Amino acid sequence: MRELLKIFKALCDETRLRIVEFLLTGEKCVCEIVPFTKRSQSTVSIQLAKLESLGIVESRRQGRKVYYKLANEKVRKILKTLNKGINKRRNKDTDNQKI
Amino acid sequence: MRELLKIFKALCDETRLRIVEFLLTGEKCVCEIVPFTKRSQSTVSIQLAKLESLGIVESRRQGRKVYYKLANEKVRKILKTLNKGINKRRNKDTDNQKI
DNA sequence: TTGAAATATTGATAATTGTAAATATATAAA
DNA sequence: TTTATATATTTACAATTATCAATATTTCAA
Repeated sequence: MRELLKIFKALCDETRLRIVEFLLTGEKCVCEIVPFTKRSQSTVSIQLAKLESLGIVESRRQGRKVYYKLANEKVRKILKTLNKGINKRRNKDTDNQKI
Repeated sequence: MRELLKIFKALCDETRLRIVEFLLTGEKCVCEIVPFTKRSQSTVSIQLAKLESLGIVESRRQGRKVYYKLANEKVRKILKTLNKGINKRRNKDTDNQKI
């Protein structure tokens, strides 16, 4: 499968999109990702495996914990590009609102 | 559903991605899109309807033909952004190669 | 008004998907 | 070595999906 399609397949699910957005802020362990996504631990584990197989994230184990981080610059670029669009519309009044 | 997710859901299928990429080059009628995608007419029609319902394309009828065009600037931006990445690696020798 | 062309809709089907509970595995701590 | 913690895998299932053939609809031309 070509990379472009892999990227969109990775991001076309709410759970996976939220995981990737979370990882934009840095490397996280599964035990942080699970509560953030509000999905069961098994679901998150499966979706992380899917993201990894698509080349979007990579993982490392440290003790009992497994840390995941973004491993695809294009994905970072896409989400950054889109956030720029949001920032354009922002100003002092709206700057502290939730997106 | 939030717009970001709509965009990724629109582009996560090979047929729809090819349609959208084709529409980057301008407005096209269904009778042009069908042979380009190498899918049946009914399949293409259904995927176009899906793209339209997701706000990615819009259509207009002219006589018996229906023309579709891209209607989402973020989608254009994303695909353009990714192509820039490809262009970075190009030079005079490779400039006329197919991507 | 009849027929042809372009597109949309319907119906059927096979395949894929996302989910969670239960279980398994791996690692560290007691 | 036993226990607790963190994560992965398995199992089962309901829902969604993409596809095409067949049919319906719309529009134009004869």
